[in-house]
Amino acid sequence: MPELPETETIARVLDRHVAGARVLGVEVARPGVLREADAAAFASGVSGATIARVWRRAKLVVLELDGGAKVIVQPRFTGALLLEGAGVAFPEAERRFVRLTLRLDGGRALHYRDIRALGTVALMSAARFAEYAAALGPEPLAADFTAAVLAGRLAGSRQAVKKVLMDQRRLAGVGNIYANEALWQARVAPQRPAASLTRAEHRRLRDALVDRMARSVALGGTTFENFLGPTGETGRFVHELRVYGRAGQPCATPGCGRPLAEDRTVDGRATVFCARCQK
DNA sequence: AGGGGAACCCGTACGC
DNA sequence: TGCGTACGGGTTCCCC
Repeated sequence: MPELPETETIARVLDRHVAGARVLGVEVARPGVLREADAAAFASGVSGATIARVWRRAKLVVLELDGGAKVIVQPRFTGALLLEGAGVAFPEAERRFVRLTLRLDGGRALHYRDIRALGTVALMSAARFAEYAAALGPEPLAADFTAAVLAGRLAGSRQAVKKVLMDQRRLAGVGNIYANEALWQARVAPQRPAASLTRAEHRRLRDALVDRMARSVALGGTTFENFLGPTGETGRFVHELRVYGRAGQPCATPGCGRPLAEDRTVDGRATVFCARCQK
């Protein structure tokens, strides 16, 4: 489930491998994954272009083409960008889930693999992407993401703080895994109204978000089920998960050990927390 | 504007 | 063993 750290991992690895590569052709096996362009418009807009660089915004992989147009990949749950050729072996079991392929120079290919095919690939002009990105919230790993910025994003909402953290218009890149992990580390109950947090809690939550996501980026993200980096790497942050996927196991706070609770009262999503440590 | 719900998709788990 | 069904999960869009 690529959230900010997994998407950042994808973008970094891809940038290292395909910045400067020329797209020789495009194969669209599943037109349904495309957004903002049909298969013909996508192929004609991308074929012949050079990939200038690859970067991340929110949970989006941005393949920036020379000329300014951008291929925007939103992997959702089971999407991945997998390289093949020039010494990179493609995992053959994934072949049947390839939905779109960019043929690159040097005999290489960049495949969009998506098992459930709920992820999307869009072709946007520079202006269209600027408009789209402007609606997204601030980047939590940016140097100017302070406790005061977080407080501003949470202000005025009676919604559960966890739901607001995951709202991409409020804050970019946070999904279910890192919302659960950061709230536990900050000792804030996920069900609390967003506007009810104190200044001390804003500081703790800001620090926890930055700490957990930066640590995960350093470890190549979290592989829970289907996440793979572009050359098949799995994310090692999975070993640092303290609440996500651990309902019923003891809370890791020293001296606590209370079984972690799970409910779906926040936006119908699996929420795991310690009813003793998180207030 | 804010909030609620449906649609998108298919592997996996589970019941019979 | 095989078939049918429920489920999950982020984002978008539609409606109230």
